[in-house]
Amino acid sequence: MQTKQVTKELSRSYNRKLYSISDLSQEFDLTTRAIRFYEDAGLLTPVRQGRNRYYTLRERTRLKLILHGKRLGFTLNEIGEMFRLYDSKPGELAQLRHIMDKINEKMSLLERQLEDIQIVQQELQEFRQQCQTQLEQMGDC
Amino acid sequence: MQTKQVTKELSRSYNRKLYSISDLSQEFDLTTRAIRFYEDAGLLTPVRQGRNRYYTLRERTRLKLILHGKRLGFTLNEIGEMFRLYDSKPGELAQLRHIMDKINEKMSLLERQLEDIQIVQQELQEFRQQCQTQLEQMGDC
DNA sequence: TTAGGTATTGACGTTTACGTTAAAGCTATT
DNA sequence: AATAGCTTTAACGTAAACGTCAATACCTAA
Repeated sequence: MQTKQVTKELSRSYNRKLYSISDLSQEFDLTTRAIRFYEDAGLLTPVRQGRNRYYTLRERTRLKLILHGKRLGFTLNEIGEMFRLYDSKPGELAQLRHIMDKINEKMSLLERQLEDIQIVQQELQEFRQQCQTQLEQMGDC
Repeated sequence: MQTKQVTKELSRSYNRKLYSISDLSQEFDLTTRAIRFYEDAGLLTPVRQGRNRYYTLRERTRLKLILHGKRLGFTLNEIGEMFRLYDSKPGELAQLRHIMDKINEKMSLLERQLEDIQIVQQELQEFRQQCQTQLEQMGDC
């Protein structure tokens, strides 16, 4: 009861919503182990209530982005790099330029992935077409 | 010299062009170890001239597809699955249906990756925009 | 014929991204 | 008070995709 009170307080001070680790694991179909691992990798920074972790909306959003990145084949390190870009205060002009460079770099990577997708899609479509005509011919028998 | 002769013969019987393992490793910026590893995984089947491997145009094409697949985050097993689809003789109707199902499955995967790319691209573009305005403001100082 | 360059076959090492117990602490309920 | 259910830390295990020797073979140019 004591704990629940404090958690409520916490929740109030963090923009109303807090998620437990199992909330997130269920919502995104991950193990809690994976989520803690992302924390070890520096990708998530949950609030602590005693020993327990609580995740804000911001952390939830980050988790979503992690999953998007993973499906694109980015490593956790690369995803972390993007986050660090996002978090970095562009205080100095030089740093700002550097950040822009990095972003453009990531963007070209994505462009290349788009090309890759189109190539593989085309391969598959051609083959599917072959299968289709095969099917139709067999229908004649 | 003897060997070179035989290799020439080989080359003639395989559609004119044969590549050595280092040819391919240089062209695609891979180690020879990697290429051999793809063979162990069943993704490449080079011709043997004695102990040496020689790659036909078909193998080269497969290597290209492997790299496209890898950049999309597919595992070598998944890539192998696609190849096996491609190679399978759709002799029976049931099998043909199964192949079509698999293809459609891969296609939906690619669609989801397209969505992921768009989402991450949008994130990056927003952030780049922020950087841009920052830069312009600093230009005023 | 001998040194140099390239290829091959093991075999063990490494990194990434978790999985899998294990031991222990809250907390609610019976 | 004891059980069940969720959480934590810690530590070892594992599969994928190669890297990195080491030993050996082959061929070529000097």
